[in-house]
Amino acid sequence: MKTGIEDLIDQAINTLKQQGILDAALQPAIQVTRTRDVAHGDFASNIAMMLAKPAGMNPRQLAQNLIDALPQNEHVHKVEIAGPGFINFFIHQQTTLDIIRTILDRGDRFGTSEIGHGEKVQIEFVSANPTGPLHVGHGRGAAYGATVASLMRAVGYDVDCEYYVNDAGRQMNILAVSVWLRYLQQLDVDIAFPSNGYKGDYILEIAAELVEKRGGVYVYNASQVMDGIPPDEVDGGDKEIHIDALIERARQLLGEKDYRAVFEAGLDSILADIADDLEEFGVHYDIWYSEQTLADRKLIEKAVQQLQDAGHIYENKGALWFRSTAFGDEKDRVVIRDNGQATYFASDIAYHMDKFARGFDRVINIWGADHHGYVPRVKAAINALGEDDSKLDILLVQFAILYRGGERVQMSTRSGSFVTLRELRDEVGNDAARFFYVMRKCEQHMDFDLDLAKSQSNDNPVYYIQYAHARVCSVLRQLAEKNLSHDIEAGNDKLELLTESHETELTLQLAKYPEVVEKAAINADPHLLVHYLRELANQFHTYYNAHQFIVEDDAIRNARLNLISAASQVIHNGLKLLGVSAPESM
RNA sequence: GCGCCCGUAGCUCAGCUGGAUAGAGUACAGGCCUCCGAAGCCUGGGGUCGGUGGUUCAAAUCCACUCGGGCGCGCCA
Repeated sequence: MKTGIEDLIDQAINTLKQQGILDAALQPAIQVTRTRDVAHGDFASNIAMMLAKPAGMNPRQLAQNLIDALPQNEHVHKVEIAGPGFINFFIHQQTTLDIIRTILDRGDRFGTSEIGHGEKVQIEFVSANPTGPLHVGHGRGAAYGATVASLMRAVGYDVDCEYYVNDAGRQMNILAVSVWLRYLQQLDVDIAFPSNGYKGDYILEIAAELVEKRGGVYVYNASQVMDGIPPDEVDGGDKEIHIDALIERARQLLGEKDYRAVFEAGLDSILADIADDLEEFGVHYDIWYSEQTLADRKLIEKAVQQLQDAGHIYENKGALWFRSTAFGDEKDRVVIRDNGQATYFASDIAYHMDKFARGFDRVINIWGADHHGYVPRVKAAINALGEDDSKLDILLVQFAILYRGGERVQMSTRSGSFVTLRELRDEVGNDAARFFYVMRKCEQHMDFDLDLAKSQSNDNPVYYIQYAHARVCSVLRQLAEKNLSHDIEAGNDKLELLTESHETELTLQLAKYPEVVEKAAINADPHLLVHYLRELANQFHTYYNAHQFIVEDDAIRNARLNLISAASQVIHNGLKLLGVSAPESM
């Protein structure tokens, strides 16, 4: 309907151009919005005010000219000029009510569209280091990414979800050593655990598993492990130097094969845990992309070489630098260190090069906001490689700030003091967790009150929406008990009986749903859908309290049951996009 | 110091690609179950949209400056 009105205005403008009233060169962006006040009709356009200046006319006069030039349309029953020059459109009641029929016809498909034209989109999100279980901070990125993916699929994009597994690099070696040292401790080797190691309980479990499967094959005595290792922080040394030395020692003693086995015991166990966690959370990935394979496939060398060939690399102090300042970055960045190792950034350049090589029309990265300083250099690299950086969107998600008992919860992965996503899910349920995470726009800092989220109180907005759905189901169940029927076809033929103001408002809200989904998808703003559903639920509850649906009059009953069925269908569809269930009773 | 994000009702937040009297939840004060589920509904009070200046017919929305809060500025990942 909205685009239909835009077309009407466009035709009117063309008519005025032919009449010489408007300059033929004008290319106005036609804006049509739904009105907030029913007195202003259903839709309004500010086009006359936008064009008043270039046309050299006063807006109300121009609005009148436009109205005179508007083609007739069967759905529009009245057009008015209002205020400083708004053009208000009033839609026939029957046209509005027809949306109910449409919703019931389309069912689960209502709200989907093809505006994405099957464009291939890749969304990469979470991509947490596999050094421990996901915590509640990752949960927000997971819920947000999965919801954006659903929304985009709903409007016709071909979306792939990807998790970039950082399975190379120093953190993973620290993990391997952490596992090994816990393993040794469990086999009674008297050894201190490094202050910089991963201290979480999950390391103990991985070590125990290793003991069970491989027995003592990785055992060395304390002096073999510790002799000559520089002191840890607690002994007045440097924790970084200490743990790096331990990594080297582990490699020497175990040899590459056994070291790799310990390393993979840690990696595989944690990655499997993350994958299960996400799957249970309703977050599905199409691809798990290993950072290690970039090196294995020589893609990092290739990327650096390509930058070098293009003249964007120079050498300084034994390292290779990418001249990212030539592409708007603050400073140049090292890609190959003086010790010959590639930096994380070099891997990331190769990774993005490969994303583009895989033929996506659009690439979306969802990062924690603490990585925002990283954006310019990645965009710089993409430009330097001759790709179009407008195909890459980097969306930054602020971490949720947790509160427990009114106090902020401090979290650190390394020290093991964090709330895991799994704990959160167990306590508040997947529905509430998914819903809470996308309730706020992503760049907004979010206060996540654990006590509130855990409490099964009616403060929880997800219940409110689910309750509306369950209430409709309950009404439909009541029918049988009262020996009354619901005839959808008969109801569709009597929609004009829905004349109560509550019915009109609820119907209008239902008609907005496809527009909300579209806007939420295009802007990657799931919270728009959340707010919409809350409003819809509110209008349903209001209607419910004001009128009876199960009435003796067959025509009114069927029409009303069609309306509330349509409402529950839209709630069901909307919740599904959010990854939240729509229970039939609760 | 430089860069990015955020300052809207007591609290948590919408509204921000400029549009008609600034919204919701919560909290607070009242009212509504012989009636389809009260996890609900209705009514009410509550605001210098952080501040100042600018652009515009029109600014919470755009621009500049400024004050507050968060984050980032490694040959870490």
